[in-house]
Amino acid sequence: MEDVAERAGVSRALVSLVINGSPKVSEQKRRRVREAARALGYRPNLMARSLAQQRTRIIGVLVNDLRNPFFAEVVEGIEMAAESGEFGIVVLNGRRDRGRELTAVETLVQLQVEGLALVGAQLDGDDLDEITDIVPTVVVASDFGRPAGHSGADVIVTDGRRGAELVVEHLVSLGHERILHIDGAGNASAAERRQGYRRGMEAAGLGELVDVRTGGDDEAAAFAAIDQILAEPAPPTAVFAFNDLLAAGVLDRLDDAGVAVPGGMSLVGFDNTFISALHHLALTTVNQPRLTMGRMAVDALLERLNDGRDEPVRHTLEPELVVRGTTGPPRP
Amino acid sequence: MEDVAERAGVSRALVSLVINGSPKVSEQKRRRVREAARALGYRPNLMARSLAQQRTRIIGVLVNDLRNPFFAEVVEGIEMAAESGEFGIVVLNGRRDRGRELTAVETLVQLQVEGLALVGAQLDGDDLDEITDIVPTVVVASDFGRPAGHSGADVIVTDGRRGAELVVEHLVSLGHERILHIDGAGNASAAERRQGYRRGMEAAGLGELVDVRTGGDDEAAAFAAIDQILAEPAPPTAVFAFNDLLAAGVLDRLDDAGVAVPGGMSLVGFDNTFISALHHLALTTVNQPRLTMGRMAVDALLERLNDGRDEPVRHTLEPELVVRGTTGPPRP
DNA sequence: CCTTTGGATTGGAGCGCTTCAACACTTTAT
DNA sequence: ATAAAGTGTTGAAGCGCTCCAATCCAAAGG
Repeated sequence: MEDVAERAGVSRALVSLVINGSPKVSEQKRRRVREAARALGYRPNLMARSLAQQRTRIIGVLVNDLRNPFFAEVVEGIEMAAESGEFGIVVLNGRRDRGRELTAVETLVQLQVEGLALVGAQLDGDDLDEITDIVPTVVVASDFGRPAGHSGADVIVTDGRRGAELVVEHLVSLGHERILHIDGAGNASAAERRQGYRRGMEAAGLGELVDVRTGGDDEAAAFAAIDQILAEPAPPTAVFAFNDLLAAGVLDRLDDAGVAVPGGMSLVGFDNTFISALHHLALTTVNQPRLTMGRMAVDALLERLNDGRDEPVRHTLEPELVVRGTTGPPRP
Repeated sequence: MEDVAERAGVSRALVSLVINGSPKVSEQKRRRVREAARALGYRPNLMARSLAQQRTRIIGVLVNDLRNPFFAEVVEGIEMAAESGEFGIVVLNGRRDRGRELTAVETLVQLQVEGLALVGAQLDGDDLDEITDIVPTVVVASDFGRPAGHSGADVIVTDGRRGAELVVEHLVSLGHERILHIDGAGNASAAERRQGYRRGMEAAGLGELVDVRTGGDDEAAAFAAIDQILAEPAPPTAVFAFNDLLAAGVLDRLDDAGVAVPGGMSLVGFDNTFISALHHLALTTVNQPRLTMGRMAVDALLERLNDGRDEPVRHTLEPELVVRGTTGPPRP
């Protein structure tokens, strides 16, 4: 910067003004500074700038698992919204490990991010309380079960309970009774969907038949559960999997076992990722508006950052059942 | 930091030493500083630290499209390798837009990243030359067609030409002759695979039948091409798609049109993403070792950063044909 | 002609940290 | 006893930038 100033025959302060597009710089000097900067290949140092400015204009994003297309799309939504709010984002990947999530958040805080978006994070409520004291935080696509307003974080979720109920209702309306749920294990949204499943079953008078198996959040996690189920004397007629990835795993396994879908077994996923839309899967699933969720997350942060809101908000989006080809009447 | 120093009754310099784990600090003071830091909830400011230290220990990653599982996994490989090399990464998403890629690179450079990994980037050779002057750069999973050593960037690729040849050889061995290629349009690896396809066809004496259609890099990009193909008088007996996503789109469309796969048409993808492995697709494809590619990319950067290498290297990995269920003998 | 006004420009302090030379205090060697 | 050689600790400069108050200058007003 020093060099640019010298070459343009002005002070460092003026170079700074030009770079930041200040209106009160004469056209002539502006040109000379611009030219000198280009000639020298000058690039402002963002670290120094942030330090001096006492702000970074960065939103930190912690994402549970980048390989899951669902999360990847939420992140895209966040990125797009951040961009139009003049913020950059830094994405860190928790890779499904709570410990890694914790250090990632620490890194982001030290990076001085102005806001934090936790996408599908597995952190617990106490972790969260600590974080919200430090930086405005929004939790997306997962929930920490705190009563609204307890933790200081904003929450953007699709109603997983309702989504699961929709699934059960759909299956019941087709005539199913033995509906089994392979859950998301410790996953952040797993509890909600389990609960929705239970309620749905009970509402249909099927409380006795509630059956939840431990799954996970990717294809492989389904294998053990489904193998076991098929070995049992009275297998269910329908399986509701925690998410699309898991459902795809189930589908594979059913295929291996020669079970037709939906003829021999109905199957439902969750998230409505592009995978479920592939015709060869044609997975019945529940849609979550991912881009919207990302946008709302950023909006929530910006309200705090720009408008000074300091009451936590909670936006619950409506899930939507997407009926495709993996559900049908139960086998006789 | 000031406060911590005061509370612990030491100088700021000593606090710095403690935080950075310097060995020459007495056990007693170390404890007092640690305690004061905890009591005050002190967190070092990464920006200030980087500024003072003149290094960031950050590798910048520019990725073509986060939604493509192939890229997401390469990024995971990079992340894991960076972690064990004591580097952090910052991921920016180009979202398939060259302009956005350019500004993203600019941002990363201004962030003072110590190395840059371009994953599937669409930048051209001139862009690249400019970048490599500034920061050690490795290009992953795409190629700029420069003779090795011309541009200063390291390159980690799977041999797309060879991969495409493998595909053609496989199809030819099954008896196919009218093999069509739906390409990746302007995508970074598209040219290579096109070329491999051509060579493969020529090597098999099928040069006359070379037929390349414009595609893209996701499901939707396939629709126009496949619709047109099916409307023609003599459709091919096999389609080789630029990548798995595109192939999935083709599959959908064939399904719509009532064309059986592989009975009525054989289909091959590229990348061996988890999508192709789903039994219901069972897509024949070409594997690229994504995690390895990510690791090698980081290794290349670390060699420059730590060992001072300054000659560009180029690692070409061997592709591997993965035969699944979408290829078979041509229809009569 | 001198003062006022307002826009353009600049010097310098400060952002939170690291680092290095210098200092203070022990311990060991002479 | 004194010098030499550690150990631990610190003051202050400096990283590259921003931003405020102060200064400069030209045009306008009296």
